[in-house]
Amino acid sequence: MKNFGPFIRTRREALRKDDPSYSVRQVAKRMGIQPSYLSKVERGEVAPPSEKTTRKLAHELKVDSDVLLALAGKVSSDLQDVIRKRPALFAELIRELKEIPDHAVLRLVREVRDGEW
Amino acid sequence: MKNFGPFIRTRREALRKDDPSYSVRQVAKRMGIQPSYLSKVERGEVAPPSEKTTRKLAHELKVDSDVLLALAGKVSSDLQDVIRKRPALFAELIRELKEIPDHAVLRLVREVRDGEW
DNA sequence: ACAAGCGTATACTAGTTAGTATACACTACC
DNA sequence: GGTAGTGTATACTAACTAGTATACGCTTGT
Repeated sequence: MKNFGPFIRTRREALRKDDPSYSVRQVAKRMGIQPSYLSKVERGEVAPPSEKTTRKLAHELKVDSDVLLALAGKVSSDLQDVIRKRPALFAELIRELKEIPDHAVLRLVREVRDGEW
Repeated sequence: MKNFGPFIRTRREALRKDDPSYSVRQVAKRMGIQPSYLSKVERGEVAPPSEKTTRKLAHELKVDSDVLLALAGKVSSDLQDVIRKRPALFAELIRELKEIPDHAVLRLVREVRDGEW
């Protein structure tokens, strides 16, 4: 995605208002990557990082990793694993749900969770 | 996946019993790839092909492309698109369904399809 | 004046992906 | 005994991924 960089920059700067340890350098250090790389990522000068690095970033910035991965144009590999185990079944379900509004999908989620299966 | 190669080899040979045009060379030609490459793929000497090529192969061998992509260790990009548009929602749903038996998931599919939403 | 910290410009790269191109050896046909 | 078709061995590669390493210029507190 193209919004990935701006999103994390904004988020990091928001956190920084209350905590000066959210500088590019210090976040990068905690993540174990180069500050120059994080800088480039934030400015969209390079593509979003790998799933692993994106996950670290999500943790650092306290955002949902599925959401951040989505912004990075990826889908969490553990979700992919679930789908790959029953491809026809999940492909059908997901395509069926493509246009279904959020609240209806959520109803399904609850139905499954509370369900008597 | 490691079964990808053997699977397509077996499938191609099955088709070939009724139709001699399912040789490595001819299938590769119809797909627009090198026969030597298809041969290597079938023997698992190289990793499964790209999504695009896997899709052509699925079409050629008349198998479900979602299933073949799964064997190739991939998830169709159009499904990924659906998930990426509502990552939190779909992540939750899919994790919830991880252990749910097929028939129960299928019931959901039908519920959605016939549903009064 | 200078060290500490900041963001970033620049240069480089090991490893992977997804193949191509060509040539070789074998079998079957007529 | 050539030729048509088969599968495969071998050699190569352009583009991409996911970064590292270093150095530069700016600001701020002491």
